[in-house]
Amino acid sequence: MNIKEVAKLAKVSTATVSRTINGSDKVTPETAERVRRAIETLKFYPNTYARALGSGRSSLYGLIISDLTNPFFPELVKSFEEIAVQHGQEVLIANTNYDPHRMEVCVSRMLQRKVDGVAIMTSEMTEHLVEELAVRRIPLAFLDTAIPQKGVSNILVDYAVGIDAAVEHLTSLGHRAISFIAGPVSLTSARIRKRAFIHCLERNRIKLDPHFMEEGNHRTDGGYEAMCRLLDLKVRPTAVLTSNDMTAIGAMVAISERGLEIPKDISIIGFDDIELSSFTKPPLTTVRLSRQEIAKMAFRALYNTYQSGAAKGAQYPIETSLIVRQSTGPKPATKR
Amino acid sequence: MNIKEVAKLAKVSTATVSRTINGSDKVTPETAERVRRAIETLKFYPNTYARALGSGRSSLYGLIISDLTNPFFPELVKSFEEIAVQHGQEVLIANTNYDPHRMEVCVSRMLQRKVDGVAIMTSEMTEHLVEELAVRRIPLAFLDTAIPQKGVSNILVDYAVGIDAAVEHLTSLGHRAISFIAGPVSLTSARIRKRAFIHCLERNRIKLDPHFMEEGNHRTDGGYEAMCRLLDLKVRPTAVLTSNDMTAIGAMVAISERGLEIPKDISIIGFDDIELSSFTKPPLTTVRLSRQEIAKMAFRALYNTYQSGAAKGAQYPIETSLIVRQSTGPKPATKR
DNA sequence: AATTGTAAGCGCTTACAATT
DNA sequence: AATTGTAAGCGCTTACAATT
Repeated sequence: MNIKEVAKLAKVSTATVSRTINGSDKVTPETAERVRRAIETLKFYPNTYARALGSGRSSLYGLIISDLTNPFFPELVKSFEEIAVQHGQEVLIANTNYDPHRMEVCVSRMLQRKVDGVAIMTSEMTEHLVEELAVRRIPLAFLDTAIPQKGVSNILVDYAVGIDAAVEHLTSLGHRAISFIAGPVSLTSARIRKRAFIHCLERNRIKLDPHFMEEGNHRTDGGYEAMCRLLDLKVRPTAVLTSNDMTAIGAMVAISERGLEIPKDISIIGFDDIELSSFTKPPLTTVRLSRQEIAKMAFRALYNTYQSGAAKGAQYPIETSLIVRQSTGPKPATKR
Repeated sequence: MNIKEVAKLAKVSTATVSRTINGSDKVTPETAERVRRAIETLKFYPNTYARALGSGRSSLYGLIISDLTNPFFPELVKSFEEIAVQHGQEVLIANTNYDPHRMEVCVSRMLQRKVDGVAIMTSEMTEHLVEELAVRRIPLAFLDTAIPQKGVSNILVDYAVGIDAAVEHLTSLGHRAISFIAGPVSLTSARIRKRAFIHCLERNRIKLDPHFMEEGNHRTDGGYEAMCRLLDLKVRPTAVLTSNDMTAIGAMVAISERGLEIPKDISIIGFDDIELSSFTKPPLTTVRLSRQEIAKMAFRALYNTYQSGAAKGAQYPIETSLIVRQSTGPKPATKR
């Protein structure tokens, strides 16, 4: 089944069939209708590979992430794919597994499939691999880690807004002894979040007790253990911010186990707003970083750049915002 | 950059370059080496579309799932992709979002990309769409829902083994009052799990109190609410099996909130063994359904069928097994 | 017999030509 | 001027022919 048979049935040339499929305006409605009927009758699906070869565009975008089993990514991938399909594009997904070596394989896969753009939502990227893509004028979109330039866009997350709101929320509730459980220092995004928190305290002129800075691993067990250490302090924090929701969920378990109540005895705020966060007990107050928004921006960045012939990339800002649920409350009256 | 330039640099014909790339044995090692050096020098990446068009095989497999944000799927997708890439294939992922209508779009995407096979890991499949694929002799692999036939394989999960082990584990601990929190009846896989539980009790001659059959939604909130209803019963179960781990996690929250201890007061067992399960407090005893295993089998089914020229499909069995952690213990001594 | 080359073919797109 | 058709071209693969 190919375009020739459609052409024969519709009594037109293959060019006209092609034009109809691609929505060209130089086909009379009647001809187009005849072609469409032929396509319908024959259940014809145009061969993407021939199209790609003929036109030079693959209608495929690459999406490089760290690890699909990290709850941050599925929603991002799903949204990206949804938008892409709406625009008649497909998505090639690649996991780096946090391993810069695997990045090499990812890029090679992208190159072989001649992607029309790559969204790099991870930080395991080396200079020379970026070069390999840039040389071929493939539009690129990074998350937080790039400076916009020809063909290269950057999604810039404004962590400060959300973290500011979180800290302000806590101070307005009377909290001063605020702790932060960071993510693994090896993760760029975790380092950025931590830095944003420290800056925020400085701006708000709140003294940061070094004992209150803990480190987790962005998983529940890391959050649990870090929280245990905080609870063992002679002077405990009355509120805890965490680098992601999984950490907060682990911390909540530690708090309950000690027989303490959230938020009566201690307040806790997560980061990301994963789906699970509204289903914890109590529902988690958290800083939302919309994965849909990231996906939308990344796609738009690539799509725009591609359409305009690899013009110069841009900065795409994304806000973070505080979602107040029930894990935060007034600072406990009694000094503990 | 194309195969011609490589051929020129290596001083061979394009056919020889092609043969080298595809690992044909009719190229002398010296020639092959020369070609490889030329490829290296020119940083040549063969055009997948031209390859697909020339050879008639796309090296692409379709993977249809319900929803990437359902924690059951990411691990499956990741494993499937990993295996595929190891075999030099790519993966086209499509979400149905539990909507049979979107299945239509998924299938059309698969058809346009001329996939070499489709793994359908969801039950939103209609007869006529299967037909559309079957007519084109595209190998198919289903999860639980198909009868093997020409070109169609089925991954058959043996739920009974794991659920039997779970029930046996509980009875050996003295439990008789065993409850089950099912998934949504609309989900085929949830219905199968529930049925397996009922059969298992029958086989073990344990009376099933109809009040002990609850229904959740495969999310934590559903598990939480179902568990609340169970705790409100005059005669409570001493042990609870759930249709998936998220349900169990929700149920655990409900139990803790009532001031009850797991497993001292009540035992709980999940299903799936998602990553989170080892990080709950206490770690969750659960029935493992290996997503890696499913991915491996599905890929193998498609790969085998394709290689053997769409021969008849087969049944691929997958075991479930009980992972004992710390959420199960002896039946409480006192009658409550 | 083993290795290499020639050239047609895969199924589209699209510049240009032809037709109305 | 608007619509349609012709045919070359995209970059591979592979049957068959040619060469060693």
